[in-house]
Amino acid sequence: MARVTIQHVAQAAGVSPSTVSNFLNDRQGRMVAATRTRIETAISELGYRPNRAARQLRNGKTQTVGLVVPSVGNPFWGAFAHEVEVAALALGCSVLLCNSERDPERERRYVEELWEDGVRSIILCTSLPSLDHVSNVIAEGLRLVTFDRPAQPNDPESVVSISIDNNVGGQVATAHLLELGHTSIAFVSGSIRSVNRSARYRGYCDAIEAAGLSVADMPQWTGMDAAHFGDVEAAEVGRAAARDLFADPKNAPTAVVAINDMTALGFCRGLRDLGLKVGRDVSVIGFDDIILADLYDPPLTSVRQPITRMAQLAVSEAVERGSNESTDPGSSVLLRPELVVRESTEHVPSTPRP
Amino acid sequence: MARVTIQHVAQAAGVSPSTVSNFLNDRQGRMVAATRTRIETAISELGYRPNRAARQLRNGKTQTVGLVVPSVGNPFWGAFAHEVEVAALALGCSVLLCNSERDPERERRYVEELWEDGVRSIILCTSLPSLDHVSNVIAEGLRLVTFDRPAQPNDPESVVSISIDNNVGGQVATAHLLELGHTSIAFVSGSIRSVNRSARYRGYCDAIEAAGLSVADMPQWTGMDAAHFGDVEAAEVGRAAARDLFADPKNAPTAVVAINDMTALGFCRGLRDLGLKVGRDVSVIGFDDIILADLYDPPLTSVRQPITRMAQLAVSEAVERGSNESTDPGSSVLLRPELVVRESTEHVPSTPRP
DNA sequence: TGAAATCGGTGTAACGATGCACTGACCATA
DNA sequence: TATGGTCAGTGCATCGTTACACCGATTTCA
Repeated sequence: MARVTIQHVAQAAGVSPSTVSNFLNDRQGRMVAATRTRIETAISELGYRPNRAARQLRNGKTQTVGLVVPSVGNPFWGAFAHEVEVAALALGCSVLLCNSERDPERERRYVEELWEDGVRSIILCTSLPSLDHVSNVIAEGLRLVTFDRPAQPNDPESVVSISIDNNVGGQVATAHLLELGHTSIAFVSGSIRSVNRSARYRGYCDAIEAAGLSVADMPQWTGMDAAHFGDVEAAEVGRAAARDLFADPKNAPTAVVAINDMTALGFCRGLRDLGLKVGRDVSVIGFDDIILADLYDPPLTSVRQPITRMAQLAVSEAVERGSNESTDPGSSVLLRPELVVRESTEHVPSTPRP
Repeated sequence: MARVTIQHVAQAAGVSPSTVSNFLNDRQGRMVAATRTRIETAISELGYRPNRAARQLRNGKTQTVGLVVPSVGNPFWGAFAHEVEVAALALGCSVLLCNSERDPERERRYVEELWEDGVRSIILCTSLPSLDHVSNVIAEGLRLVTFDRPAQPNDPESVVSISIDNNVGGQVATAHLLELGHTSIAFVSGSIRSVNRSARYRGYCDAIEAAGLSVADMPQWTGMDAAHFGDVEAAEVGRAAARDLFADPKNAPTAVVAINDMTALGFCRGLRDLGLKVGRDVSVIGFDDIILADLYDPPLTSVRQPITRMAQLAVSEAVERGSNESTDPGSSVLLRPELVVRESTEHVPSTPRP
């Protein structure tokens, strides 16, 4: 079955290939209505679809959006990737998915490979404070949208960032626990050496201080000084945190803010290992509001990220940059996170634990 | 920054582009060692990378593997997609991910588009008993590997299938519950009009009958006659099942086999809505052993699919078909599922529920 | 009226890699 | 010394699309 090419269409419509090409790339004004319709019918009758490879070879670009996430194995990123595909499809683009495993070197390599393969728009879900590792590609003209990482002072001008306001999120989460009467609140996370995570942590600190308490007095877990982020094994991080925090009774909090839901669920699992009950004994709040938060027992209180909206924004910024409605380059879109209260957070237990 | 092309390499190595091309596609014997090394050093010094688009335009194929899953938003498929990417990377291929939403029409469209874009290997995670909707593309030479769908009598010859033995899985799950003394075991699923799901159901039936019981006597949930599979809202399916089954005390089982873990978790959530306790009041067993099964409270007993191994197999079948070690075309690889016993399944309660 | 501008459309040379058909040089055999 | 065969490497047309330069016909306007 031979391919239908632009020549066949041209022949069927009685025009030259150039004219069909003009039509396809709607170069303005250059065509009388009758010709246009002849081409249209020819295309649909022959079932013509332009050949991507040829197009790309000719103009050096693709209609593809690159999406680099830490790992689709993580339910949050899986859900986000899904939303991105839906949004891209609506704009007629396809998505090329890459898992960086949060490795800067892999991030760099993927971004470079995508660029060399003609991808001109990338949504990068990175944790790194600096974009130096991809700045050369940005300088060459890549449209980069970072997700889950607000703009930083040193970022190249053209970068747009889509994120929730993590500081506010951290504050909201912590304030919720404070309102429930908790005064011993731990923060649990893998490495917080990323823009979004440190913002969440600062929000936590801000809320603690605003309540007249001192962060130094809170139970501390040292895991967040570690180097690795633990996206794949986020749950393990949480589980370890529970073990460590409760090993020393002095260190035991009555409530915990976890860096994300997977870590929160792992923490809950850890509590269970210790015979403690989530909610009644220890309040736990997560981030993201992944689908499992609501399924968990008890259902997990979480700070929701509006991923559908964020995916739409990210895709449209990546694809349609330069059109009227677009955001100014270099700007940061900070969406407001939403606290979803469920049953993993309760009033501070009136009687101290044995 | 102009691209480095094969011409530059040729010039640097003092040979013709053809020779470099010969080298790249290692056409045998045609080259003296000195030439080979000159080309090698030229390539590495210039940092040459062949242009995909040009290659694809020229020979009509890509090095890309297509992966069509119901939805990466579902943690099981997210985890599988991740494993596929890892396996493909090891073989030097990239992965193009598509979400079919279990819509046969979308499946067909994606497969066709991938084919037209030069993708010659596709891993299709489909639920459909028939492959008619993609048979024309298979006839043209597509290497299709189906996942989670054993081979069917009418399948085109060239198709290879990778799957667990779902019948055995269904039997193992059910037998486990029977051993725990349960005699009132319900099967909970969205539509079972798919090869794998109906096999699981048959396994369930086989085990029931083998124990001298009758499937007809078991509590029945009608949701599985529905048309939709509910991958996205698998949990909702489970939750609804719990509500329905326990609405009528006569219909209430003491144990449940769920079609997958997400449905199982939804079912557990539904039990919780009703004030029932998983394990103590009702035993629940799922399928897949997603990461969340172990995190849940109580940790979920599940029939594990070895997705890492399966992903490797699927990728190597898709990419390397025709090499020595490859499976015979038309064959089905049925891996043995593994029962992972946790705490959501317990002995049948000695005292009847109030 | 004639020069210029506009309109609708076409010819052609790329983009980068590939593989067939070919060439010259060298060797072996008769 | 013919004849033929092998070896190492090359020339060239080609994949499908695009954009620029161009062209002839018609319109505009001084």
